[in-house]
Amino acid sequence: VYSLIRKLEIGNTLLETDRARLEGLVGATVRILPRQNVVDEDDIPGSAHLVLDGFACRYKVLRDGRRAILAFLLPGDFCDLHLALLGRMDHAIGTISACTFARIPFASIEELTFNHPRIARALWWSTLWDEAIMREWLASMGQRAAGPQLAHLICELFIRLQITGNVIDNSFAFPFTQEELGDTLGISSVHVNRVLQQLREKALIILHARRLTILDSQRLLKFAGFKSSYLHIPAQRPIEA
Amino acid sequence: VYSLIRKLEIGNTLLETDRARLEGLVGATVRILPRQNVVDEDDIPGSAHLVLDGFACRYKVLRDGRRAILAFLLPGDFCDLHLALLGRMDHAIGTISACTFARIPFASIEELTFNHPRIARALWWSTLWDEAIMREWLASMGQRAAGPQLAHLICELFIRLQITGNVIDNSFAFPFTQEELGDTLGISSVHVNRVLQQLREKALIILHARRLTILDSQRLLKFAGFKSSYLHIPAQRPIEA
DNA sequence: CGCGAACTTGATATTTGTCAACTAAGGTGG
DNA sequence: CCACCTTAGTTGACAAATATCAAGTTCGCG
Repeated sequence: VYSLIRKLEIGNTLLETDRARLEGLVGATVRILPRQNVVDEDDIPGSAHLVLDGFACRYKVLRDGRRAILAFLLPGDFCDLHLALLGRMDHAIGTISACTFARIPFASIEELTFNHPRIARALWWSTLWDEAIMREWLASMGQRAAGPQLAHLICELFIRLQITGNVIDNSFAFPFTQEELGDTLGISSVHVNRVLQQLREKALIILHARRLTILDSQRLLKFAGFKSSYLHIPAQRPIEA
Repeated sequence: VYSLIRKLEIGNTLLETDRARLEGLVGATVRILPRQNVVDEDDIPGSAHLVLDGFACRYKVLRDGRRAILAFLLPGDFCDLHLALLGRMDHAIGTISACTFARIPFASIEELTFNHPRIARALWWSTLWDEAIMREWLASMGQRAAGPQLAHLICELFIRLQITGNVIDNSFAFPFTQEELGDTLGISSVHVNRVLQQLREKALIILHARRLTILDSQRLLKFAGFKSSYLHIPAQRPIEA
């Protein structure tokens, strides 16, 4: 939950008691293998899932079998907080790598929401944060060529993982297959491969053994056309060099 | 505001008093010409905007000048409710056609939110509804070819406008230029033109004088691969034929 | 009636997809 | 620890979708 707290504190002021209450939320935890379904489309689960460890994703499967990955869920991200109001999943949740989730009954969330407005606000904020990221993905997918689009995704993961302390020496876990990246960017896995070669040739990144290292963050950010403002991180934070 | 109320009642139960309170929200109203900016990126406005009449959009402009339209804002939609928490716009709002907006001070919204949980819940629900639509756009943009993608957009507008009573005889206002559609779908305006021809040739739609008529909704839905479940409309409603 | 914006059309260039073959990597049972 | 086997990654040739450019044409409006 430290990841969650660090994320929430980007846009919210939490007191010690709030933090304690958030930590208290985590009761049952589930371990799920890579490339497994966690929640299916049309499900009506009784509890929300919070990623504690590992990478998961939101996705939809279209009629013709094509899959669209809509978001990556990193440590500290909620998978299905919106269910508290929408009632039914309109997409599925699956793991990328092996993941640990906290299962948090909606009842506990509602209790928090009613009695602790500061926490309620922070949780609502986090869904709006997810929404801001999705807006950027939508713009990226529509307007950027495949190369910059992939670079942009890498920059975003870098910053998000940095927030939760999952980056060491400009390098972080990158457990995605090229097919998963393709389903994310809306391009074929073959093209993902070629675009990755490009980034390597330009000496922007190293990707090896499911770990990605950023070699030249300045040039990568520039190539991606990345402006971090959509992440709503206050200026004083020492992120993005 | 009737549009807003009809939309909220898709997923929320409102009492007569709630409806009255929502109607009471609308004080100052603004009229804005077509293709005008309403709110700029990085703005920190003091009041939210609710579309009363006309079509507006969210958009981002990338470094190279390309524009991505992220959402269409129809009567009953809020433009910037999320600002109450995120604080700063990460995208701009502009009009498509001439629009009338209600300006609603964040103070009033916070008051409602604190003292009237049913309304708070309904407003939160509406931001989650917007999010569900955005997820579908993201999937559509990534996985559908241009033709089905445009058809899908038309289906969605049809249903959304039907909810607020803006559809007459399978036809509705369609004030978009082909360039705006291109910025929405992530394709060039020339290609939008060709794809529109296709839909006309297949006798699926008529588009004339900024008004769109659906000729064969069954075939259009099928061509688009449209499944309305993402809109979270309860089954008993007589929408989608 | 004329002017500018939006739409239409054709020719051509680019990007990306598909198919197919091949190579490399990781995990498992012997 | 190795051989095998499956999955992921790589490469090239070719096809399809879409972009770009340029030249009309139509439409709406003053």
